Amino acid sequence: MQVTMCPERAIMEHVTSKWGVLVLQVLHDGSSWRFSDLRRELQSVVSEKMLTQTLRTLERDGFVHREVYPVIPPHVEYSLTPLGKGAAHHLVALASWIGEHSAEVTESQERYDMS
Amino acid sequence: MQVTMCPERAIMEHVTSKWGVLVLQVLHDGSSWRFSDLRRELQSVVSEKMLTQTLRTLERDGFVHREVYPVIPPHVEYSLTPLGKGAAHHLVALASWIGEHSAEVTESQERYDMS
DNA sequence: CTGTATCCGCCTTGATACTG
DNA sequence: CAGTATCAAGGCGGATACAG
Repeated sequence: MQVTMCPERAIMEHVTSKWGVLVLQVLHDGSSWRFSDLRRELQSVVSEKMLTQTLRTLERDGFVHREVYPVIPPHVEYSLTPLGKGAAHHLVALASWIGEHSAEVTESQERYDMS
Repeated sequence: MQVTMCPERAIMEHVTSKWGVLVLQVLHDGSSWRFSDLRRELQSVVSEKMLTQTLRTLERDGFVHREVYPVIPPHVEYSLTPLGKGAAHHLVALASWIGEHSAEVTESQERYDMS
């Protein structure tokens, strides 16, 4: 495996970043989200700064489309590009697999903590 | 989406952690790896401490099996459990997708940095 | 509303030394 | 060989203020 900091690993770190994972999952429903709606959906566990930073990185990678409506007050919508849908698809598959197996993991953790 | 710190999100963060991603990918070949061989494979980009920490977390979650041979000098082998293979499978799928699309991402980045 | 800029605390990470 | 312990440093992330 190529493990030095190659482009692939950098991209992987963007996609699997703490907030990137959540953003991609939310956007995966296919619709557009306003900045503040995204924040609300993430129940404010993410700060504005980190949400912005995450969205910028994903936009730069071509995963997220940022549509700005030049009105006052500002109106910006985020959605997945076709490329982003591909990445999000795998992430959602992983998340769903975890959902199906979280009980096994929790049991394993309890067994581990016991001994 | 459930976004408060639920078990699922914690598990996701273990799996998608910086070193967890790499370790699961390496172990995905199905064989057992000794501690120092893992370090070598990761070309020493990971410190002993973080590798240990990562392996402990994955072992606790039931993804990694740790086999200790009580000999001197110590001999320990790490491998994936059936559960771990399931998780690693999705991770490898994502990594492979990224490999196939990294050129598109790089182009997007260059376009973004241009403007 | 959608950000950017700044400051700052703290946690993760890494380096080093040491142990069984 | 396979770790653990300790400590230092940097960056991540949060809070706040403010701009367009």
